[in-house]
Amino acid sequence: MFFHFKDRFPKLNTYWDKYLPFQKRVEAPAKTVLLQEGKISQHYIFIEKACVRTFFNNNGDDKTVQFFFENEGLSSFDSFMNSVPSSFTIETIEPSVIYLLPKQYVTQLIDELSHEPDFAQMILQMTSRRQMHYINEFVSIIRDTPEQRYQLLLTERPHIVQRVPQHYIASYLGVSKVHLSRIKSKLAKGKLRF
Amino acid sequence: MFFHFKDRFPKLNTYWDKYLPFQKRVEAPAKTVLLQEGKISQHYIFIEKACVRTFFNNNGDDKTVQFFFENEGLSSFDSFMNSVPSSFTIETIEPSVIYLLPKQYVTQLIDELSHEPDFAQMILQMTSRRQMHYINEFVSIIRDTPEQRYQLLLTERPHIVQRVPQHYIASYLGVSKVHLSRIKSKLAKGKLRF
DNA sequence: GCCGAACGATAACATATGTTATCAAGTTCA
DNA sequence: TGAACTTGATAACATATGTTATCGTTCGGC
Repeated sequence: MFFHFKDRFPKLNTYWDKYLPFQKRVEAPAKTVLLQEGKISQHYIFIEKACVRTFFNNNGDDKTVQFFFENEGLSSFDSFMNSVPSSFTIETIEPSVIYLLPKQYVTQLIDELSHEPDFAQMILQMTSRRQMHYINEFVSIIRDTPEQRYQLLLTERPHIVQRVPQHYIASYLGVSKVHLSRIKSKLAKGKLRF
Repeated sequence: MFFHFKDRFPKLNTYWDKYLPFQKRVEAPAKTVLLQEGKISQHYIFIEKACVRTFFNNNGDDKTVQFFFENEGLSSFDSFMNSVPSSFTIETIEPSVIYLLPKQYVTQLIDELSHEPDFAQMILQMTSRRQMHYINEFVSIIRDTPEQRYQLLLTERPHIVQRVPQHYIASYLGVSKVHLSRIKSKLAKGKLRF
């Protein structure tokens, strides 16, 4: 969350350095639950090595919301900030190396940063990006067909297609795994034409 | 955006009072474009009386993203904050009374507020809410059928169904207006059973 | 090496949704 | 008032997508 802004707001750099040591390194196998839907988020998560997904359960059916990779940080934002039960589960897809920063330190860090005028700018930048991300996802769903969305994944975020099992991608695209298989098959046939 | 937080952070109240006079009152008929897709947002918009929608154009086809009503404020956030072309058009649905606060004052206001430790907290609250809103919309689309989404509108935001023409609601739900008509018809028949 | 689980493709059928066209009622405005 | 526009319903047909089931492959653990 915050550590990505190292060097972009140099005045704040000392804060990052001060809190990095409080992170706890964890090695976890694939399919490890880092935060269970319904529980209150207690850590900020930073990914050193892995692929992670967030999803929620709907009538026994997983709905994948987002994927995260190396050098990305995440939390169940609402749960973390407002101490409410998380709407999502966070789970590793691959064997992983992650760092956990307990909430108390994040809270403390935010309190300290509140006195820095640059902090407000940083938050505005950070949150406007997250917001744009979610708006873009939203827009993509109501504008594009699942086939178009899959092609966008292929061209713009190919690492997802390469590393993530297909049924997770299907649930992310909002279609059944059977239909995603059909889409792939159709695209493959299209490429074969000459 | 900010004025909703009056009294929630009392230390910041004087700032709101100081900038309110810079707002410009505007009366506009229905279907007035307040911000054109592709243009850079120059004002923060506050709605005194009206129903407003944001949408984008996709191959000549409107896709409605969100509705706003009395006492709500909005801007094309990314465009406003980062001075990039807006992805959305903002348009009145009804004859309206709105207030426009020019961007320069908002920027100035933010600069002043940056020195207030409470401001960071306010932004975190504000943005976590917006973020939750978009996440919820996102989740609703991938979890619920259009019929379920329409029923949610009926029960949780009936004012939208009452005041907004049906084809806008259809484009918001992500279905054709014909299909929304079918959904309504189906629900009506369901209610008639005994 | 074996076995079960995870993964992915495909078929067959049912349902949901889009597209186009037509009709009717209400509204606006000259 | 009359014409044009907006709104909404409905029918008929085409297409997209879900569901269920089956099959083959791969992969990790024992």
